[in-house]
Order: sequence, then C-alpha cells, then structure tokens
Amino acid sequence: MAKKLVIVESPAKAKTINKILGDDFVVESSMGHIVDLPAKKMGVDVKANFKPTFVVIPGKKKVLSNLKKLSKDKEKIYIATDPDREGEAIGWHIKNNLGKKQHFLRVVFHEITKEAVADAFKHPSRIDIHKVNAQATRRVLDRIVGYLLSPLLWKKVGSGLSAGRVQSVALRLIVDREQEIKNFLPQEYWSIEAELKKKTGHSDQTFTAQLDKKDNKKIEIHNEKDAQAIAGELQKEPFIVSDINKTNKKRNPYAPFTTSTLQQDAFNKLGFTANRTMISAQQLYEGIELGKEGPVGLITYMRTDSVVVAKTAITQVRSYISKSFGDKYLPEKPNVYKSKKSAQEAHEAIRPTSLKHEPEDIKEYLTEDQFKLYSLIWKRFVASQMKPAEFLVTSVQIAAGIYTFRASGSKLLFDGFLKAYRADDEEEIQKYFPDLSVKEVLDLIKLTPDQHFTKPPPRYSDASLVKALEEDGIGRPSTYAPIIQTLVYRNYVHRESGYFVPSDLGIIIVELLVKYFPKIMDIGFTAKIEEHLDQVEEGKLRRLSVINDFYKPFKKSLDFAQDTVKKTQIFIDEKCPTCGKQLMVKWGRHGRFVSCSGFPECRFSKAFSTGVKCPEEGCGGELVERRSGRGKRFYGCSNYPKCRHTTSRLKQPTAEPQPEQEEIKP
DNA sequence: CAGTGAGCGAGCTTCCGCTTGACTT
Repeated sequence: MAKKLVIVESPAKAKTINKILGDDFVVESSMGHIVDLPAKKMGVDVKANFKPTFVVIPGKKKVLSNLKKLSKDKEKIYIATDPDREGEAIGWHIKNNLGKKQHFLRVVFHEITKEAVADAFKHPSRIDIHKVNAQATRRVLDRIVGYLLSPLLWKKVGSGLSAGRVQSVALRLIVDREQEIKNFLPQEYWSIEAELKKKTGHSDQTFTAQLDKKDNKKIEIHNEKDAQAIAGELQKEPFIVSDINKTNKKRNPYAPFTTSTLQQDAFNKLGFTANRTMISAQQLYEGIELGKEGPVGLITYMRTDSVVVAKTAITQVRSYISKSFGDKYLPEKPNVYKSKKSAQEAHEAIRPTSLKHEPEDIKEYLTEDQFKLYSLIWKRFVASQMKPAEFLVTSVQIAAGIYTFRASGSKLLFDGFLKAYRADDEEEIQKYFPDLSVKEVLDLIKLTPDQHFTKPPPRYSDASLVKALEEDGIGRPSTYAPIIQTLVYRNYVHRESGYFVPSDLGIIIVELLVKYFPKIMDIGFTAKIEEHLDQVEEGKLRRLSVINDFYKPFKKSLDFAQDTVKKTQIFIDEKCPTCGKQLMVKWGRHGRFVSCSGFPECRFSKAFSTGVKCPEEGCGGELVERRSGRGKRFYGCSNYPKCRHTTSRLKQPTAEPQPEQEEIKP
C-alpha cells in the first residue's frame, strides 16, 4: 500500500512521474488551480487591505475531494506543482484545503527525467510564502483592473465588453499599428539594377549589381526623370571592379522551441493560428496511440518560456546527430542557449521526448496537423545541437564613372544545422556569382531603373503579435493563444488574410482607455508590475504596498472617467423606416447590427449593411454583414433566403461609420 | 480550402493564469 502522495498539475505529468517513482507513491494531478477569486463578484475587499477571498473553483470540487480521499492515509504528501509563482500558489492552496494533519513537503524539478525527479525528492523543502504572496498580488491587480474597467465600458460603450491588463494592451498594439499604416505617406524612390557579364570566359551567365553610391555617398533617387538621366550617363561608362571583399560567415542554429517561437514558426511555415498550434501540441504531449507500443507522449510540455534541455536529451540527440549526419555535424560541446531574462523556466524547451520516434516512422498514427507540427519540433530540436552553417560571402564594388554599384554572392561552404532544419522561406538558393578580380572590366548587358514606394509596417499576424507580446513581457505561454481568441471573439479585431484589423469598436475602446488610463495602457506597465512582483517574491516589498500604489491613482482616473466620458454612439446616415428617428450601429453577440436610436420605444433592427449592391442579376439587394455558426464573418445578401448570394470578401471596401460621443439622452 | 444565416435588446456581461474534461445514476 502506497504511503506517499505526490501532487502535480498535469495528468500526463502524473503518469510519467509515477513510472519514475514506482509503487511506493501515488501521483495525482490538480489540473491547475483549484481555488480562485469568485467569478461573479469582485472577491477583493478594498477597505480591508484588499483582502482576497479565494473559493474552490466550481468545476474543481471533484478534483479536490479526490485529493482529500487520497491524502487521508498518507504519511507524507509531496507538493510537486510547477516551480514558478503560479505553481507555488497552487501548492499552497492545495495544502490549505487538505487539512493540517499530514506532513507536507515541497519538491521542485524543472525537467521530468529520472535524475531530476530523484534529486528533487532527496532535497524536499517547504512552500515559499513570498512566492504565494506575489501570485496573490498579481491575481488581485488583474481582478481590480479587469472588473472595474469592464463595467466602465458597459456603461460608456456597449454591454458585455471587456478590458484587462493584458488584452487591452494587446489590442492597443493592433490599433496603434493600424493608425501608423493609415498615416503613412509612401515615398517614391528609384533603384537602378545593372545586369553584367564577364568579358573573358565562355559562360553566358550574367549577374546583377545595384547602384549604391555617387561620389562615394549613398545615392537617393526620387523620381523617374532623375533615374533616366543617371541611366543615360551610366550607359556611356565602363564598369570596372574596384573592390572585392571575401569573408567567412557563420550562421548559428536556432534555440529549441518555446511556446512563443513554436507559435511563430508554425504560423510562418505551416499557416497555423496560435490556437491551432496549441491544440495539436497538446495532443502530442498527452500521448498518441502508436500501434502495439500503446500511447506515447511525443513532446515535452508545450507551455514553456525556457530553452533549457535536459542533459539526458542532449546526450541522446548528440548520438543521433553523429549517427544520422556524421561527426562533422556534431559540435565539440553541446550548444547552450539562454532563455529570455523574464523567463520563469518552470519547464524544459519544447522537444521530442525520444528520438526513437522519427516523424516519418510514425506518420500513419498522426493527423496531418500533428505530423507537420511534430516534424517542425523534431527538426528544430535536432538542428539546435548541430554545428553552424558556413558561408563564403563575397561583396564586390563596381565603379562606373562617379557611380558605384554593389553586388554580392554567397556560397555555402558547409551546411551544418541546415541539413536538418532547412527553412523553405529562406533563400539559401545558390545564385550564380562569378569569380572576379579587381580592375576587371565587365560588359554591361542591361540597365533597369525601377520605381518603388516605401511601405508602411505590416499589420500584426498571430506570429508577430505573439512575438511582440513576449518581447514586452505581456501575457504568459499559457495565454498567448487565448488572448488572440478574446480579441477576435469580442469583435475588437478580425483576421484579414491572416492579419489583424481592428474594428471601429476596438479603436473606440483603445482611444478611451489610452486617454483616461494611460498608465495601464502603457506597453511597459506589465514589466513594471513584474519588477514589483519579483520584489514581493524576495520579501523586499509587501503585497499591500504594491496594490495600494497602483489602486489610489487608478481609482482617481476611474472616477474621473465615470463623470467625464460620454456614451459612445455610432449613428448612420439613415432614418428608421418605422418611426423616422436616426438609425445607429450596436454590437450584439453576433457582431454589429443596425438599430433604431429610439430603442426601446421603437424596436426596429436590421443587419449591418455594407452599402455594396448584391452582384446577383436582378436581385437589387445589398450585402450585409453576417456571422457563421463558427463565428466567421462573411457577407450575405439582404434578400436572404430569396437570394442566397454570399462572399467572404468585398470587392469594394465598406465605408465605416464614424463614431461620435454623445450625451446620454434622458 | 470551402462556403457560412434569421437574432442581437432590460438582467446579464467582465479579469489573468494554471490545467483538462465533458454528467446521469
């Protein structure tokens, strides 16, 4: 009969650890937090030093009663929750809810290997109350921000809306970028490309060089007239090689995946949204049925900010590299990567659990998404422990009168890690580039002046948004995908061919919040909070002072906004067909719709019209905004069901109605 | 890639961060 209970957070982890520890132990999981602030109430007593009331999460009552049952006859209970702030708090709450009789010990490990687990159980400690306090501080701050700002939006903008420390800043990034794009003034500029050929030799192959300097100064050409004039001058000049510079360049492999880099790479290479990536990753982690072998967890934990890899895995991958690619691809010492400064490093990097399961060998057991993602994780991990690739880069300057052209070629000397992880989108193609010598005279085949315009920065995609959030320390690995879903779900943004476009609603909210709560909407706000939380963890700062410092000015801004902000209303230039009052745009569960401003006296409503005529012959309807069962936006004919025309994208853009802020009518 | 749908509205909504299961007897 087992005498010791071990409690971890995830069931897949429980299984693995039970295998390692053997029959003396029962290992059970808590499935994350078991208590939280109540969902329907504030749960924070502002007047009593912001005392939080934690209650057992309704859905977790069974988990708790099971843990209670298991703990009854045990001599020792090991709290083995994740080694970070949240894990410490989860452990502390479990201990508090299981009763005081048992002997509780805290064990900590950062990787699930025999060595790490055994070592952890040799050195048990106690729960660190400072960390627990830091978590409570974080939780209370987020509750205050979220549960006081959201009702302000209900009152001033629209029912059911939300705001929070993380989502509102994420939204701000998207809105700011849109503004930048809108305000961007494209500048015209011209380039001149020369197609050149060696005079000697038999090769007919040509190469290209770009005009770079005039009188040794960077040249800028702003219009066609200047470009043509320069091209005319250049036609008369001899093209002579003036300088050659050859350097060996190394390209280091990438670190193994974290949640953030996995989501970025899966979006860029596979076209997966953050959510789609996490669904497949979760399945690979929990275990895949591999024929006779039974279910196997194929990857390590997928919510991590660490690039650290267990020693045993390094040993494995080094022997795999040596066997599969040869020793010349194996570095003398293992490659070591540094995690981000802000990383909590509770887990390892994302990697295959075993190199026995090559992607191709188990393809038949995987869905297409799982296979693609597993292959990506596999290659990235193997490559991360291989040697750098080496290139010979040749840069050449070519003089043509007072002008200088630049050309360069790069030759792969050693493929290194690229052998395992060749990025399709990167140009490793070997372009022809001839051997040249200084003073060599070249044949000019063709001069091509080309018009360009400077481009605004691109809109955010899943990949670039997650990257930005991580860089600014906003959100955590477990929340990147949900943040994006929230913004889309609330109609603050929508995807347009993979890029986020803010809605007028999203823009209104950001404008309001930035104006009245600039501190919270500051990109650096979370980073500052993190610093304070770190100090709480170190016992240098008290929970109360952190919350107090935040709350006082926040409450002042909130009161001011309550009194000052006018109710936002979006009117459209159209009268109600039943009562004659002005029509306006409102946001409901299924997106925006048009309503009479006389509501509730007049209950007229209709779908949001785009002003684009239905292209169906003799229909005469207009295309209106709709939402499919899955929440996807599309445009259908207003004569539905008579006319069933639909489209997902409009040929003409919609004229967006302009919001105004109006006094609420009595 | 295919191919989407009829109601949003008077008492509710909401945060961030951990983690998966899913409900009747």
